[in-house]
Amino acid sequence: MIYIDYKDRRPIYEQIVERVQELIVKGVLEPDSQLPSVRNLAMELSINPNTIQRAYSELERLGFSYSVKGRGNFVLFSEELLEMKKNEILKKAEELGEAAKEIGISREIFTEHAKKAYEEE
Amino acid sequence: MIYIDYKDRRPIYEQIVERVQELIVKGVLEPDSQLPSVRNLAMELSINPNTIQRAYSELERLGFSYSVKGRGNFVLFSEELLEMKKNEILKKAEELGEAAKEIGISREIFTEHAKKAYEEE
Amino acid sequence: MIYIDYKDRRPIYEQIVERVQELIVKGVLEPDSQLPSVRNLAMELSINPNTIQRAYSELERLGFSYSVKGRGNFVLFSEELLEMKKNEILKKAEELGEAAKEIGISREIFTEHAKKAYEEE
Amino acid sequence: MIYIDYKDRRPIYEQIVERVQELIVKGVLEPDSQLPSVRNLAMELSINPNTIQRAYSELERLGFSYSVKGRGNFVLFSEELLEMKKNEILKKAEELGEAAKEIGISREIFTEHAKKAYEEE
DNA sequence: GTGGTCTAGACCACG
DNA sequence: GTGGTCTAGACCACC
Repeated sequence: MIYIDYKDRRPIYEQIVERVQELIVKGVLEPDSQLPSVRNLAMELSINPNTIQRAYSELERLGFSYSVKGRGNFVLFSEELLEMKKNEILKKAEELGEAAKEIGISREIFTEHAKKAYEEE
Repeated sequence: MIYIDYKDRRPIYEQIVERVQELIVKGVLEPDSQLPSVRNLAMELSINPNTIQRAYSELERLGFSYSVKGRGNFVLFSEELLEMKKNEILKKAEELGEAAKEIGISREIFTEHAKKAYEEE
Repeated sequence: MIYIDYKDRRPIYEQIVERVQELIVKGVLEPDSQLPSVRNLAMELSINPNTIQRAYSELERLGFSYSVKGRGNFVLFSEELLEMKKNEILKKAEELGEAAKEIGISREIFTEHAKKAYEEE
Repeated sequence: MIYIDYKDRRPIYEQIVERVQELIVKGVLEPDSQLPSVRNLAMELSINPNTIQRAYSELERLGFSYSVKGRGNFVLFSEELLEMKKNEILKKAEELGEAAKEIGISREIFTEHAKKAYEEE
């Protein structure tokens, strides 16, 4: 469920943070369920445990998980976080719309592409 | 017209590249018009001339400008480049739409925000 | 009366130690009264008995309890301990006052907040 | 100006974070002034550069500094941050006052100690 | 020169 | 077994 794209220019730990966030907000990872242990995930992805550690710390800082020494890392989800994530996306949509307008893309073309995902069955 | 945000995490040269591209595709900088000289811009922004040089090289590589030895750098604009930029934005719009759908944002809410820029007069 | 906060970053045994100390100095747990048995408390809090054991050992080491083999752990209270706890708090108050002064908080504002608990009825 | 206390149980990076915050809120380190470079400070304190790196990242995250690749880390201070720090201290003062009251320290004794720093000339 | 990321390997505290 | 911290050393991008 968690993977790394080495062609991606972003640091590995950041990719993991984003991926786990995704799994949480989509409900794939349920609240209070346990995340893979630092060492296991490191082995599975063949990367250094420190890198996973860093990703998990970041997730905890952002409010997506909490860690208990000697037990593991656990999913911590709240409606507020979901709301926050939604707002992030909507804000990006507005900015993108503005950029589209400024570069000369017609309203019709833009909304058509934006809605695409919703049209597919 | 060109500025640097030191709190932006992206490298300075990249910020400049993006900013100039923006000015070109929006038509603020006209084809064949001259870009600020490396030295002048460096002084104006109080940064190292090497950094400007790098940004200009990048712009040339991307096809947004050309340099004439001993004279300076000039805007090079083509329909293809504009088309490319437009497609970039439309692709982002599609991806954003998909993310919105997956996180549970309704089609109405999403398109409303996406269209926002077009509604304002 | 004893609870665990898993989001608290301190180890569980330390939380228990502190909590029991609090109950003792406040007089809720009376001298020579019996503490919950290791097994019972472990079950009640659904944690490992070893963790309770460690907390009780720590309390004994600090002079807040004594254990009788085959009978259990009992509250051991003395004036000196209370005095020690009081001095701890007063020392913290002095340090806090110094920090407040250095950061630029006025004497009035600081004492007003410090006295707050005493003003309420 | 920055030192480590190896007897302190807290991690080194955390001690550094706190120490630098202190220097900033007290005005010793001025806004936009440069912090010691990661490598220099590491050498000076004879610890690993990674540890300094982590402390600086934390400071940036907390809003006390910003880093510019290839240039260094710089102090970033705002009134809000100072206000936040003051409120932290006042909140601690209130909690301490409550604890003092509950353990049976008289109001007079407590305020006397709390005010101590302000009385000295 | 600067910061940022990553690996490898160690040690500690906790349960 | 778990997470947390630290060291040593490397490599990269940026200025």
